[in-house]
Amino acid sequence: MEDIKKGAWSPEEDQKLKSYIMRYGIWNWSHMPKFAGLSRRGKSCRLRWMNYLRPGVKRGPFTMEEVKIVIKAYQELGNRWSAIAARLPGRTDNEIKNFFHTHLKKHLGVKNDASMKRNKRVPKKAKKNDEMTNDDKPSPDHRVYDITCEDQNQMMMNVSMNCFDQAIITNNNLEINPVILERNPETTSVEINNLGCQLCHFEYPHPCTISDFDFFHQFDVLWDAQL
DNA sequence: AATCCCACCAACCGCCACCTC
DNA sequence: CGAGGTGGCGGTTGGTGGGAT
Repeated sequence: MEDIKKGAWSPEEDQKLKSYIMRYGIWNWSHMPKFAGLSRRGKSCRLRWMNYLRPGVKRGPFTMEEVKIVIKAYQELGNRWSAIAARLPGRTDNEIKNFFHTHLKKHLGVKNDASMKRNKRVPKKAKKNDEMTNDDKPSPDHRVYDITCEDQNQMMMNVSMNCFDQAIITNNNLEINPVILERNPETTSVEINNLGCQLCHFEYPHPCTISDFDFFHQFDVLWDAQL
């Protein structure tokens, strides 16, 4: 039985892998570790290279711009992390996935649902519309809420929802874009009413709680709400 | 100071599409 | 066409560090 090492990579292992790939390139992940002098599985080497050692990999906190791109891409693509990563040069699918699960998931109404089916990879041959299964279609299990921006200048919104009476969001120095709450662009609309108020209609996949909206806290959000 | 709790994230696992023979 | 191998992907786990008690 081969002694395969697991767990965190040492600087020596990193150096071995990096030097080997720089010199010989990537030819076969499953055979490469032996030639590179590593007691690792090929998959482990690939992951380490793709996520950390590969030139151009970007580290550090996500910028607000990157966050917006992730949210928008998630709304369009779902949990296709590699496709989302393609929109963020330097960021890896694993990093985006981790960031999403730790920072964004609850704000976008994504539940930890054991019944949630694994999101199958999209074959290179695109699906036709009439080939869509029920799994591809929007879930009927959602709630509909309306957000009304009462005063665009003061960036104050009156959020009326069936899970609490009223919430007031204030923002003094940054733009608030209610579209950021969009769950599904096809079911979301933004319009200006006859009083000049901005109306954002969106669909959320489950009954909301205050915590679903604390994403706004980074905009100095004040809540005045009754749960 | 010690312990507990929780968020974060690197890395592993298993599934599946694609490729080659 | 089917079987087997490989690589890519998403879900999940487990170690770690920092804050709370």
